[in-house]
Amino acid sequence: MRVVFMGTPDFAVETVDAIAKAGHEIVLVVTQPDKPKGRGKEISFPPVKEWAVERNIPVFQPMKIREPEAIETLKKYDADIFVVAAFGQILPKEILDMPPLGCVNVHASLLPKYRGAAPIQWAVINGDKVSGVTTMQMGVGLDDGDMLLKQEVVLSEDETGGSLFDRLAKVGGELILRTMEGLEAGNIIPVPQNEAEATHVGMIKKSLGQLDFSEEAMVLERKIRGLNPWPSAYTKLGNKTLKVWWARVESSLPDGAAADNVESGTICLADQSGIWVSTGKDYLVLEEIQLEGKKRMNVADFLRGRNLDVGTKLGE
RNA sequence: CGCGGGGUGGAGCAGUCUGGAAGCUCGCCGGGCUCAUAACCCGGAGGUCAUAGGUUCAAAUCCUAUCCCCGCAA
Repeated sequence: MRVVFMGTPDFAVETVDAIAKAGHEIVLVVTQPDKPKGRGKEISFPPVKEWAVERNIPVFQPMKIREPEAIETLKKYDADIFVVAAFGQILPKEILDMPPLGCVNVHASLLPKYRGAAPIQWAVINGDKVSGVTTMQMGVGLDDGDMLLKQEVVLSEDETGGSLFDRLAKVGGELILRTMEGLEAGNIIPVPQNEAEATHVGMIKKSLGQLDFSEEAMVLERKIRGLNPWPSAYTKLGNKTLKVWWARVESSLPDGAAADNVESGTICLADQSGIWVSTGKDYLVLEEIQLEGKKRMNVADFLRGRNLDVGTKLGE
């Protein structure tokens, strides 16, 4: 098939790569404009563009895909299907109606749950047992098109946003191939989404990673995993940012180390077993952390070069 | 030229302002104590102080340039 692919981040690379390896012809890659990135504000390509450039595939980066010139450009490629994965722009009806097999989207959740921008992290943050990938025939709304195929993925106990991202990206690549085959053969029956069950998740903001120790330790721990590796959970140690990369939940201090009625966010114990912080319920034991300007390290290493007094309060 | 922190034995750090013998907490090796130990005692190995120049009687420390790591911002 002649495929126009639209996508931007790493998740999308997995999808387009699977399509290409299956023998389909990627005639054009549409992705977001280059942006300054990183420490030196250097211009960098979106991951999908990197992928396309390596293979000498034409790249199109419109500021707004719904501009008339952009739509004209898309028409020229005469594709059988548009595949969209984490593109970042809404497609107007004129584009949706363009290819014979329509515009198919790969979405990293079990729709209609988690429509929107950051379904992967939220699945981990909310402590879901199962997530997955859904392909759908795109509609004019946000992730509300008729569903084509669905593949479930079971979350592990130590699932992180990053690990689930990788797994779903891989599944997405497989699922889009099956979807394309099915569409070509005409044996997929689109299923409308149940609007009553639809939920939406917005983009992940960095501030979401700020740990509020008045919450339950279990909630905090899930948030830490969901936001690992990006944008990561954090708190404050003195006036510096302290990122928390890994933590576990404990219901009580070892050896009855007394610490009743301490304020949330107080360090109750700090040794090789971790940094025990009181929370709204149970203790959050930090295991891998990173102080501003430093590398991430496990707590044992951290404590070798720096003392943490019991009673110190995190988060201001 | 976006802002800022940092590069010191295997790990994490102090020392740099106020140049003048390379330290700390661990780890590692050997020995001892012990029923035993990740505990304790004794001894030991291991570092071109990121790199290249410069100033000086003397540089981890001051000056200049470069490389690398990291936080923020985008």
